[in-house]
Amino acid sequence: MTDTPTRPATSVDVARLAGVSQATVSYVLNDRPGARVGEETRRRVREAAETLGYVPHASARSLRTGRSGLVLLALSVAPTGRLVAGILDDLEAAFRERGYTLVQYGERRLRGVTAARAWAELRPVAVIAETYRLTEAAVRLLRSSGVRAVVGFGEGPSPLVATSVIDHAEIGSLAAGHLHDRGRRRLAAIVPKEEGLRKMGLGRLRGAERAAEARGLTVERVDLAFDEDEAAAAVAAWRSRDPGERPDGVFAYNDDYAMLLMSALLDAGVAVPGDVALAGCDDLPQARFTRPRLTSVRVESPPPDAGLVAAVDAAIRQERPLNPGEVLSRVQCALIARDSS
Amino acid sequence: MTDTPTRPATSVDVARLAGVSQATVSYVLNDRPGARVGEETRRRVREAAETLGYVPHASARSLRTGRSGLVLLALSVAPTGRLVAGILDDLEAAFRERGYTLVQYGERRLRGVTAARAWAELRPVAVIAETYRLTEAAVRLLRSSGVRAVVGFGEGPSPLVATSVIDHAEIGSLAAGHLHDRGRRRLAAIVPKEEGLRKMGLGRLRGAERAAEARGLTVERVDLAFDEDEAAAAVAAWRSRDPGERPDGVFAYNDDYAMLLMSALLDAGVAVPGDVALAGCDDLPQARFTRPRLTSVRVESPPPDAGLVAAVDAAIRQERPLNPGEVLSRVQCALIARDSS
DNA sequence: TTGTACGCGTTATCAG
DNA sequence: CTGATAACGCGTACAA
Repeated sequence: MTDTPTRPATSVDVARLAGVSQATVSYVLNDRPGARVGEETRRRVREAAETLGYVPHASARSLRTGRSGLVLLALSVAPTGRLVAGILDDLEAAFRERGYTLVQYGERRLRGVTAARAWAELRPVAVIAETYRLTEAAVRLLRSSGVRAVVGFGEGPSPLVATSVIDHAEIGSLAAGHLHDRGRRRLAAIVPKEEGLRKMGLGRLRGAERAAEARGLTVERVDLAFDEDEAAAAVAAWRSRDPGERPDGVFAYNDDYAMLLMSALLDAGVAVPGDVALAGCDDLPQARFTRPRLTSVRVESPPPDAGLVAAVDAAIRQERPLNPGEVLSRVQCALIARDSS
Repeated sequence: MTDTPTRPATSVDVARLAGVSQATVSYVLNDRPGARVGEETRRRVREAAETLGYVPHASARSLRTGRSGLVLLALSVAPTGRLVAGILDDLEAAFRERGYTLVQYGERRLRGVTAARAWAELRPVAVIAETYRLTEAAVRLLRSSGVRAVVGFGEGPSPLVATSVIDHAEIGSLAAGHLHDRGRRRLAAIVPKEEGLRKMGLGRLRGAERAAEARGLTVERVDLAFDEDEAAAAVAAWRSRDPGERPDGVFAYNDDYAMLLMSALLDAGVAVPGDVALAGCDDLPQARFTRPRLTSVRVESPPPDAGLVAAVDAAIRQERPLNPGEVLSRVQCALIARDSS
């Protein structure tokens, strides 16, 4: 009864116990169609693997085959929130079905090439990362380290990589169009001051502007931090204007900002939607708990995000390369009208 | 000018370009203290690595050294929400500082041993997973595949593994104590009907009961799904009782449920906090946007979660084993009193 | 039908 | 101070 700290079992151990060669173990466990192995032998191998608790060594396999089977998802979950969290499960299942292993790699603190280097060390077959992180140098590094598919996520099309796009402009456009439909004529759109959100805010603003322009209106840009005092100040600033100059329809970037703004408006005695109609984005569960209930643009990915996964898979097996600039999948938007507008 | 699809550069390539042996490259790039290499040679090696875009191959290294440096975090982000998202960054930075690579592995759909097998294939040095997933079989499999540190996360201490604990009882206790301090005597606690939340809900209920008992009170258990109609029904049920039998202080499990309940109460004309005081948990940003503002128990991990990381590190380098049952770190709770109580 | 031998990229040992 | 060489665990062509 040796009490060695039981080194993990290798395929050689399995072979020894089953009384066959290591190659046979490999044939049986991956059941290669080419190799014909006796039924009895297979059973013995399987049994031996079972009793030893054998688990193949992913590193060794990837070193031998030259493919890690790793799909690296490098998204910062926190800010993106709900949307990404929901997508994750589906994405994981879809990749797993095709034999890949989806792994998430935060590293929000590493920038640019440094992050890319960290990713590249794992030799993933694919990297899916927020588009803004995929600088030219980063993409070059990934490509040269053997990554077969580099996909941007979140922002608009990029000239560097294929992307899965959230069309922020459409979100803004949907919201602005809705506010106009509800009879609002003096529109405003919040742009968050927070770095990392601002870019998306500008995209949404641009969409709102386009929709407004098509209807002969303009959109007032309001930069706002996620802070109660700032919100109160913004509301006070509006109230100090002539009534005819105050916005009467506000797209608040997202539901969080919309709720912030709604509380500031109600505190100041501004009626919602009477004086100001409000629309957010994300369709948070909490959006239904405000009074009035919050109108919101719901953003959701196409079911198992099949387009993306299939395209990545094809690129990995080098059937069809991913073209820079290509849009692999587009997140869907829909306006959920409630009482705040 | 060959146009080969540039195979990733290996350390041999670097050696060739620098005109040294491959071993020297290894010495220089990892600067091993033992080996003395000339300054000029080091420079040449570094330069060669740079121009080739050399990135070490993690699989090869881990195969050779027997250590992957991978710390696997197997948490389902979505349900745990905000708390975990915040912790993640700190955890990642802390592990990185010590030379590990934190990687997140969702796989929420795989159960028990199947999930453990998938994790084990990557030969991580440590696995941090929700405690309920770490069954005896799973832990055995992980241990036998060489994982040096297995840590449970989220629920109370486990007899199988060391854990990082969120003390749900304390959360309930804090909330109930606070409600009592505010003069409430007929307490109730929400227990979510959702599978996966219920267990935590029961833990929080138990804590509330303990605190109540110490003050000569009891706590009414209210099972509730996250649904507006159910909330309205619960409120209606309360209102149909004698006034002296209605709860006047409710701990609503978390802020989401508290907001749900608050909207149902206000819809029914029940004053908050006049008739019913309300407390949630998580201190969501949105908790400050309700009127009245929501009292909440804030839950946060000790700064960079130093205890956990240090203990895991020590276990990995086999300095101090992790004892089953041991509590490595305990999430901190604090009550944030606002207007709803 | 099964076993042998080799190589993937790294690191560590040991001889020069 | 530097350069061969072996070994890590696995997959597969080829020999038996």
